[in-house]
Amino acid sequence: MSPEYIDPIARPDLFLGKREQTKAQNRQRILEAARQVFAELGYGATTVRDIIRATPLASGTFYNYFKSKEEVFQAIQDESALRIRPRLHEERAKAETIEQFITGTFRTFFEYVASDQSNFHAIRRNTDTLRVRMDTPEIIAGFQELREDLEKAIAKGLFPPVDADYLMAAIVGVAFELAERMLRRDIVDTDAAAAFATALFMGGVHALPVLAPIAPPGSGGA
Amino acid sequence: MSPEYIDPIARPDLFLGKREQTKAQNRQRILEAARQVFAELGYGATTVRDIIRATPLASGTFYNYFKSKEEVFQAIQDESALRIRPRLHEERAKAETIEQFITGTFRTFFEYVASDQSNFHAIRRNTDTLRVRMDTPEIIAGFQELREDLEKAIAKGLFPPVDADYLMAAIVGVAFELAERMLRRDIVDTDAAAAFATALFMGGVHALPVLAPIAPPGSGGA
DNA sequence: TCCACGAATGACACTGCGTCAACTTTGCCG
DNA sequence: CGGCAAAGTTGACGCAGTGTCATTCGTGGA
Repeated sequence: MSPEYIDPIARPDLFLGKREQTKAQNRQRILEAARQVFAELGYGATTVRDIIRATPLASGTFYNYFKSKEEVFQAIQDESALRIRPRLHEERAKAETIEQFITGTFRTFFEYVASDQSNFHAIRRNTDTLRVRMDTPEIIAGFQELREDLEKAIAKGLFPPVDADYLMAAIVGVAFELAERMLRRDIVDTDAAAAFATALFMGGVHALPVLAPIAPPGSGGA
Repeated sequence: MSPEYIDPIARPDLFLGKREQTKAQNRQRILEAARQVFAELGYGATTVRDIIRATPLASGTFYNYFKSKEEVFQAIQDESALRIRPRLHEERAKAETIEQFITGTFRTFFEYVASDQSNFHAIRRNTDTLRVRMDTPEIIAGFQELREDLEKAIAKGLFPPVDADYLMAAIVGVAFELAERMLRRDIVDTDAAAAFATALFMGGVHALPVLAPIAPPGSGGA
């Protein structure tokens, strides 16, 4: 048998020691169990023990990987943020008009949210009426990046010289709140949500998409 | 001594039985203690026992008044919502233009938030990076009322016939997120925040207040 | 083959939870 | 005023979750 080239990225198990493999596997097991339990019980109601029980591991093992349920939650959040942040940044970097900047941001965000319901729902939907949002380092960095992108766009003359901090906050607020409503609707229409948000930022209330005078129930209304 | 008229509202202690008085007092004691403890430790980190300890009462007594810390939190929130909701509604009811509707809403909200920092801070600022928002019945009713006011305004021809649900969500998102940023600034300028939000909704990004080209540090920039 | 070290285990001491039987206070009646 | 029923308060208790750590296990190097 001649030795063939094997991609170490595709088959890490052949190159990592058994120890490393188990460690990576355990971490994933915990995160996966946590996602399930958070989704089922809500963040507030789940205990570290609930997560452990959803796992074949012993309680002590959990603490080899995470200090608390907060840390698990943060890891889950960071995973999401890490996935979406580059896409958002790229979208905005290549924008040549305000509209492209805004629409690229909202479209990308809403599409991600819709594709990631397991995470996003588990994250924002919580027991009863209690909603939890964790601004992890990665997420804060994402906000910061939006602000910097806005400042760059202002410097380029793309945007008028407005308060970038407040504008960032407004974009974040609309993005999260609209995402919430969007997910609650029967048909999740990311385009409609993105169109709404973009129109608002481009021209205010007067520019928003207009609904049909008497909309039949369930009409998209974009 | 001739019997004099005494206003029962001003001196409820003279008209309520001792039982009723103690009950009202205990409830207030618990809420006050909870406000302090939430502010100090953050919502996530405080325990029912922490609240009880900040009170002269026994643990069993706490449970005569509230089922859990969630319920205490909800009561605190509802108190706030109950105070601000009529003001917001009134402001919008008397609006004769879109601008009055929007600016009245934001101005009232930001002014309330600034005046109520003890509550609002304790509520939104939490341990580490974990932020908690509880949509209590009273708060949800407030959102609903905003949506209805929007629909009424649309019916009156004040607003174009847009998606009232999304517009409500956008207003709520901007209000909460801007409030957060506003409170973090050195000088809390409710007018500037309201002006920013109003301009955004009236004309989008292009209508936002423009900052001085090279702003000296600390300039309000409204 | 052996053994040293890192990782997994689960029993343990501790803290918070919500309950409830015993006690205290209030308001009412004769 | 004394006595009593109902309402409210108390804190000890059983139970569940927390994080730790001495012990055990298994991998990987010699």
